[in-house]
Amino acid sequence: LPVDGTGSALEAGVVHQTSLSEIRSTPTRCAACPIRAKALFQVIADEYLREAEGLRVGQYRLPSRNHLYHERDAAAMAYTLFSGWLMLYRSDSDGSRQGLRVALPGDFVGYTPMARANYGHAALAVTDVTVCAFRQSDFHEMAGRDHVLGREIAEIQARDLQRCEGMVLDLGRKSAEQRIAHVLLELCLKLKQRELVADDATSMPFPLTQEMLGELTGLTPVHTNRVLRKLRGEGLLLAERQRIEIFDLDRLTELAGVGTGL
Amino acid sequence: LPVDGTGSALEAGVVHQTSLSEIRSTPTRCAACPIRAKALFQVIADEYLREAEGLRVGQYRLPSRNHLYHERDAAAMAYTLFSGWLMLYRSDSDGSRQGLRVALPGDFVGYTPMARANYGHAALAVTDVTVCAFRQSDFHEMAGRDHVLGREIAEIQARDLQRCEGMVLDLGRKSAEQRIAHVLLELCLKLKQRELVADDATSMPFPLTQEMLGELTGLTPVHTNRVLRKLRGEGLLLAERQRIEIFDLDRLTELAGVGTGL
DNA sequence: CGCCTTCTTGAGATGACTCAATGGTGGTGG
DNA sequence: CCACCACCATTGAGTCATCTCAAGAAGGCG
Repeated sequence: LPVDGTGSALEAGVVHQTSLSEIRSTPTRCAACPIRAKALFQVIADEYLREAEGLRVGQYRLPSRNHLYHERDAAAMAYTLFSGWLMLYRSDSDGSRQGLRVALPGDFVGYTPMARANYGHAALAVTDVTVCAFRQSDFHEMAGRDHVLGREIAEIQARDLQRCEGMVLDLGRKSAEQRIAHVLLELCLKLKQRELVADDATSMPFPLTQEMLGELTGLTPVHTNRVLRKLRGEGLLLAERQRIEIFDLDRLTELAGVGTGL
Repeated sequence: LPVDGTGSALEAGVVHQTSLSEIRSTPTRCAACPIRAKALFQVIADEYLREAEGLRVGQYRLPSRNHLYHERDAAAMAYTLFSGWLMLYRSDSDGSRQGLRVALPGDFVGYTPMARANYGHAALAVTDVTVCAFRQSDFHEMAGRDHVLGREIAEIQARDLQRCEGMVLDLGRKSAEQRIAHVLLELCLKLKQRELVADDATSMPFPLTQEMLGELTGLTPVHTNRVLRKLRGEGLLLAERQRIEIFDLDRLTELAGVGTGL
C-alpha cells in the first residue's frame, strides 16, 4: 500500500487500484458537474454533454501527493477534474520538475490526440482529487462523428497552446516577482470564473506548497519564499499555509506586466 | 515603400502589398511542395493534399526582416512556408521578444482554430520567404467535412503543444549552454529530416542572428555570444555568419540534456 | 511527544545582465 | 571602385538576480 507520493496511479493505461480508487456509487452526474458551464465543456452544448456522460469509464478518487499519471505512461485515458487541484509538470533529466499548469475543478487533463503517444507530462494530486475518466479513443470517435465537437476540442487545445506560449514569455523575459504575481493572479481569476471563490473575495484557498509554486515559475523554493516575503513587505499579498490573501489586486496586476490574454 | 523591418505585412487579415507580394505566375504546386511528405502534410493523405491545394488563396513572397503577421492581427489566414525561415515570437510589454519557434520550409504557421482570435504571436521573416496562404475558414470547413483530416490537424496541434512544453522545461530548468545546444540540435535535426541538409552533413545554413538565437533561448545577445564562444572553445561547434558547423554532435546532445522527444 | 514536511533566514557563490566600446562585413551610393 | 554606413559580432568591467548550502523554527499528524 505505497502512498509514498511517487506511486503510479495508472500503469500503461490500466487503472491501478493502489492509489486510484473507483467511486462505485456514483452520486453525481460527472460530465455535467456543477462547474461545467465555465470549464471543460465551456463551449460544448448540452447534447454533447449527455453523450460525453455516456462515455465516462468511471469516477475515481486520488489522494493528495499521488500521481494521476506519469510522463511516460501511454495516454490511454483523459480526465475531467471533478474536485481538488492537480499540478501538471514535466521533469528534467536531473529530476527537477518544471510545472506546466495547475488544473482546477472542471479542467480537462491528459487529452492527447496523437496516436500511440505518452502523456508527455505528469499529473500530481496537490490535494485529494476526484476525476472522471474517459478513454481517449472514445473521445476521438465522438469528435470524429460530430465535427462541431471536434472543432470545439480544437479550440480547447489552441487555448492550451496560447497559455503555454504565455508561460514561455514569462520564463524567458520576466523577473521572479512578475512570474509569481502572474501565476497567483491567473489562479485567482480562474477560481473566480468558476465560482469556487466569491467574485469580490480578497483571499483564496491555496494548497500549493512554496516549492510547487517555485516549480511553476522556474524558481528555487528558497527564492520563491523570499519573493513572497518581499511582496508581503510591499503590502501586495499575504501567503499563509493553504491560503493566499491578495491586498492590492491592481498593483499586483501591474507588477505582473501582462499584456492581453493574461 | 517602407522596408524598415517593422511594417505590417497583413492588416486585419488583408494582404498588404507593401511587403507581401503575390507571385502571380505560380510555377510550382504549393501544397504539394517538395517537402510535403516530411512537414505540414506529414500525416495527410494525397486526397487532402489535392483538396488543400484547391483552397490555396495565393502564393506570396516576403522579404527578409518583414513580418508575415503581428500578434494582434486577427487570425484570418494560415500559411505553409514554402521557402526561407520564419521566427515566431511573442513580445513582452516592455518590447523585448521571446522566440517561440523557428519555422522551416514545409511548416504550417498561423493556424488558430479559435473563433475571432488573434494570432497571439508574430511571424518575422528571417530570410526572404515564400508562403502559401489559406483562409482559416476554408481550413476549418475542410477539417469539418472530413474528420480524418480534422484528427490529423489535431495531431499537429498536439505536437506543437508538446514542443512548447519542452521549451518551458528548458527555460525553467536549463542553463544557457543547454538551451542553446538544444535549439541548435533541434534545428539541425529538422533540417535533416526535411532533407534541406544532407544526413551526414557537419554544417548547416544558419540565418538567425545571435540576437535572434538569444530571443529563442531567453538570453541577452551579449550572453548568447559568450556561450557560443565557450562552446567553440570546447570544440563542440563553430558559429559563423549564416552558418553553423557542429563538430561533436554526441557531446552537444549530451550537454543539451534532452530526455526523450527532443 | 516526536517526527516530518514546510517555511524561514543567513552567507556566500555564480550565472546572466548592463553598459560601453571596438572591430568586421556586406551593401549602397557617389 | 571606393568610401561610407548599417548591422552584427566581439570583448571588457562591474552589477545584480538567483542559486547553493546550511541551519533553525513552525505547524500538523500519528
